[in-house]
Amino acid sequence: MLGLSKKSDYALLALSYLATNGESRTVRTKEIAERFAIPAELLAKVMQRLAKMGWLASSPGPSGGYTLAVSDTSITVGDVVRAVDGGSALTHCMQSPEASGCEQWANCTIRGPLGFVNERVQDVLNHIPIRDIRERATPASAESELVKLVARDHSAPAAARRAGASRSRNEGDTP
Amino acid sequence: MLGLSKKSDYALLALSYLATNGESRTVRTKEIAERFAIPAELLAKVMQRLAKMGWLASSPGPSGGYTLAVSDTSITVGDVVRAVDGGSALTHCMQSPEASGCEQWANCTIRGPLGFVNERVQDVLNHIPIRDIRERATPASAESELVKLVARDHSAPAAARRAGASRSRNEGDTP
DNA sequence: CTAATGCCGACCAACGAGGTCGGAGACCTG
DNA sequence: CAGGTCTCCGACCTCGTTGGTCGGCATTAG
Ligand code: FES
Ligand code: FES
Repeated sequence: MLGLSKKSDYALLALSYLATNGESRTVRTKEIAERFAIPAELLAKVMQRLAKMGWLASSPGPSGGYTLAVSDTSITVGDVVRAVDGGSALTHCMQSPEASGCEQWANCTIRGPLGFVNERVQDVLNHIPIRDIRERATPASAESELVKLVARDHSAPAAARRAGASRSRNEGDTP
Repeated sequence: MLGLSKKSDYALLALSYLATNGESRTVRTKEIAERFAIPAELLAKVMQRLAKMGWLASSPGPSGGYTLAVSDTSITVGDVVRAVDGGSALTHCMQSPEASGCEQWANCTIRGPLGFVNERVQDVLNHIPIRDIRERATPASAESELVKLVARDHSAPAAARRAGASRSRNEGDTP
């Protein structure tokens, strides 16, 4: 349905909460869960994945919890979605270079243009750090960031994911 | 997973095929289905929805089929996704004004910023007409600012392609 | 030690996507 | 004009993924 899953939603929620309210304090999962009225166990699972990704520091035991381990500007919603939701591509074909298994690959005529659209969407997602996902104040900051994104050229950080649609010239591909 | 469904994929495929190869000819569903190796019945359902939306004209009986009923620049991929896939919002909360039923509405702190992100994504999708979803990315029209955005990143191949892509029909497409 | 917290795996339910079926109407053949 | 066949059309069903739950184990403050 072209919508990110609830897990991504919860992850964004928790990360924004940690970035706002967890300066150097350990925040328990239950606290976040009760704060946002979401199932605690599911959020726990999401938190685990975030911790495994290296973005959260965990401390077990009583008075334990999670702490944001990285800067709130180094993670973007694209990263979060990709980590917690497993990929963030418009179609399965352009998820990985050629591990698609898409039967329409040979005949597909929309792969190229759709790849461009996908790249645009990914760019939008990859340029919103979680710092901008906050209370819904900060309209100036977020807006300026996005305006810069839309209006100006973006250079390096988008080179991470290399869209496999680079060469669309070959007629006879080798499966 | 933040991916459009296969139905949307098929719809885009069929629409691009109709816009390219169905100038004023009735094209059968089976033709498109065999052309792209997709299940005919499922594509039939997609076609029905497209027809119901007013974008295709249907004629039953032998030598019947579908014809593109509107200009190929008046439908965007956003419209297609929204019609065939049922909404194209990042979260269910921002699908309709208040028919969300999202329990986190009261406490959600990311609704505002995420709405902005959603708007960006929708903008991307709403500015790509199906005319631009064709054999290759040849934004000959170059009317919308988004097409310019798309063309910027890959400006060299696009410019090279644009030289001889003014009115070229399908070339070398007979498997 | 005990209690509270994170960590991990398996498990289940529900919804939607993907796929399939038989029917109704219109063209073509004779 | 009647039958056959080809096409759309709508309802139906199956299956995979997502969302959600449970119990058990390791770890650490008090
Ligand atoms: S649909 Fe998979 S390659 Fe186009
Ligand atoms: S998650 Fe529904 S309003 Fe934010």
